[in-house]
Amino acid sequence: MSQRTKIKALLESEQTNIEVTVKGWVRTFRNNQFIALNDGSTNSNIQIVVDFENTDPNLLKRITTGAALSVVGELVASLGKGQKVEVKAKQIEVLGDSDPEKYPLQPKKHSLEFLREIAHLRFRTNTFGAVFRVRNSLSYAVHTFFHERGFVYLHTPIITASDAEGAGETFHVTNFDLAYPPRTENGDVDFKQDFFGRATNLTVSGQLEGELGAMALSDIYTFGPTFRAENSNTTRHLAEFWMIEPEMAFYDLEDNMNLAEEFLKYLIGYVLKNNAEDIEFLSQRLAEEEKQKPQNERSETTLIEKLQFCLDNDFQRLTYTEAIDILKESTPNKKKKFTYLVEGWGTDLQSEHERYLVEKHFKKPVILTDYPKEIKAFYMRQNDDGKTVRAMDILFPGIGEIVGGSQREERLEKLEQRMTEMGIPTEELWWYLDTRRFGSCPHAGFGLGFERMVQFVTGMGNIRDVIPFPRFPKNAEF
RNA sequence: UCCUGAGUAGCUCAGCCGGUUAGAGCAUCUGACUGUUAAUCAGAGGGUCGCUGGUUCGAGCCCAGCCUCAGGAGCCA
Repeated sequence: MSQRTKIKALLESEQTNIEVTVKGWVRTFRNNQFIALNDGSTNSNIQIVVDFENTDPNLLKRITTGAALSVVGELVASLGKGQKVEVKAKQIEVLGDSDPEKYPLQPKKHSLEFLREIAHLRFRTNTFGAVFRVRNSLSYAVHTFFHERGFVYLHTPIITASDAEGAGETFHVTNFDLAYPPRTENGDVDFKQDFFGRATNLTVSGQLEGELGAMALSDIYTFGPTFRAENSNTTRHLAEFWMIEPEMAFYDLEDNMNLAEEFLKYLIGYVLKNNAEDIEFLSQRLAEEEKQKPQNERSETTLIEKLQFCLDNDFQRLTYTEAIDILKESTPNKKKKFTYLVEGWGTDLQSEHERYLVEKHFKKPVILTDYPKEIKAFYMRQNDDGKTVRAMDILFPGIGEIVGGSQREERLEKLEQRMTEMGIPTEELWWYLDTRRFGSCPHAGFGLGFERMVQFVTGMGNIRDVIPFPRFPKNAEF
């Protein structure tokens, strides 16, 4: 197979009047003369100019939208205005035909809903090409951020036996014949005979295992798939999603917040610098989408401006209690515009409240800390007031909660007492409690929903459009 | 899971008060044109009106159930 130059390199080439080989897929073929060819290396296409008068008409007919081509030709300065360089074709080979009557992607705008139905082909559109190049870049940035800081990438298990984390409904893992599972004398399914000798499920979080790593390696992070069997039908939830969970020994909540804020800014800055063309495209796409909305719902700031704003400003930090006070005194609360009115201390914040704080009151990312212990997980460190825990949630405009974290309860007695109160079996988590029995120390960590971060950076409204093959209720196609 | 809205050509949609042969734009195909940038111009083909049942002389339209999709809510990341 002869070497070919990727389109990104050709478009950036300083040299012209050189022979090149280019391969890719046809986006459009205009005037029997101009092929817009794309190979995914960049959002831009290269224009191939065909000398149609001296080309076999049967070959011309096979140059259709979606067809894969190999072109040998001369890279020249373009005569047209839309591009700097183009390739004057000397030899065109159709590597793979694409029947235009059947190929679902037409040279026109498609709705995101329609493209979701053909997720196997949507990579071939400008929008999804950009989204998945940015997603790739972000995941690379996750690793560089932590590696630059001496964190150890720890692979936590996908299959676990602990159902005790309380992070949501789990998917069961079994190799039983589901029609005839072995049963015990009293008719229950006998998991002792199952593959692992016990009931198992897909992980809902790598945190507990991550803590085990941190209690020896100091700073670790996980980055892998996570599964929730919740019947969630929203633009912010998936049944299978990727989560990043750093866990740091000798960190308190303050250190934890500092790291999280630095991390989010690093990711945004990385993409602005390294994916400028794709972000620019996505920014324009979003601006056009905004134009379709009624004027009062439109956002005046562009995607790039929003990202830059996040980089340039400190996140607003305040306690849950302070947030409740602000919400109580807020205009929508007094005028009873909220669906859920804020009256007392102790209830969880609704989406509308989070959105008010982030988008209306502070107009920037917000970190909320010290939530009531009743609405948070068992492992969070209890404050001296006996009412709150050292939790922190980072709220982003348009996304809501993007990070959830806490300083962990390192005191064995306090932890066991809380687990008992919340009905979490201490025997089952004996291995977790061992870290508190042997050399316990203050530590903290957080979880970042990777897709929510990709959503924020790309400006895509639906989380199903930022993961290549989304898994959600009633859908596991592809 | 709940609330609201939607499902009509490949795509995006229109379809009046229930009435004859269900329309448009784009896409596709054919022809013309040939330095185009969502090319342009002319013509053609293309429909199980989501599914099942009901009301009616007659249903794309009314009723019931179901399925799917979108937006919002809950759960959360």
